[in-house]
Amino acid sequence: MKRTTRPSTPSGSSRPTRRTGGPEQTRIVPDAEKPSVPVQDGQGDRRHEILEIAAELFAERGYRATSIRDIAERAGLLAGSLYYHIRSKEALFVEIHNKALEAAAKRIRNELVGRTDPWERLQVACLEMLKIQLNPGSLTLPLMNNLRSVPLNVRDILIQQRDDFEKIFRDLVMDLPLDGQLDKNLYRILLLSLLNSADGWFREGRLSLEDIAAQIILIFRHEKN
Amino acid sequence: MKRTTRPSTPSGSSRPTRRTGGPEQTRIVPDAEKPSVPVQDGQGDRRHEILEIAAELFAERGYRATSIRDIAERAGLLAGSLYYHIRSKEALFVEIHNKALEAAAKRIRNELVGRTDPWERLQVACLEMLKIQLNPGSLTLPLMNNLRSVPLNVRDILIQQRDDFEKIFRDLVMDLPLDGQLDKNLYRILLLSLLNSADGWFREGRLSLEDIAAQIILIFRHEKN
DNA sequence: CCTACCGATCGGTAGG
DNA sequence: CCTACCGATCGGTAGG
Repeated sequence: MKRTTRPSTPSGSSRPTRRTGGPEQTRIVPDAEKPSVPVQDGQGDRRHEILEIAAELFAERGYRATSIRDIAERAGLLAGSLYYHIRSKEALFVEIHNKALEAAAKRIRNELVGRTDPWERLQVACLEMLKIQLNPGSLTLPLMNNLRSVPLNVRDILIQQRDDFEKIFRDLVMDLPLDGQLDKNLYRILLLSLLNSADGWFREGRLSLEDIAAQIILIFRHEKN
Repeated sequence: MKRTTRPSTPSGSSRPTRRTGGPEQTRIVPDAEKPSVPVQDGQGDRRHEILEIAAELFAERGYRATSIRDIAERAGLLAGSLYYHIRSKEALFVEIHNKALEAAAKRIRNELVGRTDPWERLQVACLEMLKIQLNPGSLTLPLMNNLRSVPLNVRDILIQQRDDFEKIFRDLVMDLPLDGQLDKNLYRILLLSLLNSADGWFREGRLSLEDIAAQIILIFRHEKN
């Protein structure tokens, strides 16, 4: 997928093909005018592809270290052309972040169905969260940390998006028969912080993700009385 | 301390003073030639001041988001002039990071003297670590996380510096009469990860840092048998 | 420590 | 989606 050479002139005699890998893609929505102000969708295919590419890069390098040109290159087009698909770098990031949270929430809720034991529920949620954090491929990008590299105005939006997501864990912790000495709020925050920063501390080793999730519950499990 | 206006000509008729705040600093080491290749010290005062300013900025914004011009401005000089004191942005960061770790280690070890109960020792270490992480002022900067915004070559150096620091906690955990089910390695990593990301999750509120440290120990305390 | 730069790169735009 | 730019900013250097 990576593209290092650049095409020269668009209508010259020696124009190299842009997407060398697969079959030449037929143009979708060929005569659509640039929807510069409203949200651009319609040719969801290409756009979604770009979102995934951008998500991966943001996850790897953080917001600031990922340039619009990096994203464009991986997508097989030039920097300027990206702006047919996105409004701005910030808007792109916000959208990705939001989609990632939604996808993560869906995955976790999916793991929860049919389980009733509160500690088991917490454990599967933790495990799923770890899997999400440590899988750099999909749109469920593992960078929900690292807000520091994000511009302040964007940061506020992200934090709000996140608060919604954290409700899942709020409920999970609420249902725990937890030792009365423990502050449930802090408890949840600490647990989430651990999970969110997983790609900062995880090392491939003897312990599987299942083992790690079990260990985390072992640590965090303090029964009432 | 913040400086927004810039001096015009150095020997013109209308030269504004640069350091408007305190008394005009007398030049130390006035005729020293630029030590461009070797390490610059000698006028440790000014240099130390610059290190602290840079530390604060790096802690607030991360490596990439902090420009050499930001640092220079806060220090009351121009970007180019900084290079009389530092070799490069990367070298500056590495030095700060190292000094921060050393200072942090010293503070923690200091809290440990005279204490023998292993859980109490762990708790005071946690508390001190929290204080360090949440104090943006001093050279013990709270950015030991956030490696993602740091260039790869620098990252390797930082990780190595950190490994040394973590030995303190390795020993602390070693001495714990810990439940045999728990993996001491993971246990230490999780605890450190929590402490290191404190400025990501801490919110001013009902709980003091002492309370939080106590809660953390409450969570992590699992006695053998 | 300043002046006066450098080449590189950034996010973004006009116009097709 | 490309060409051809823009102004801003970056880390860093020469020479004083």
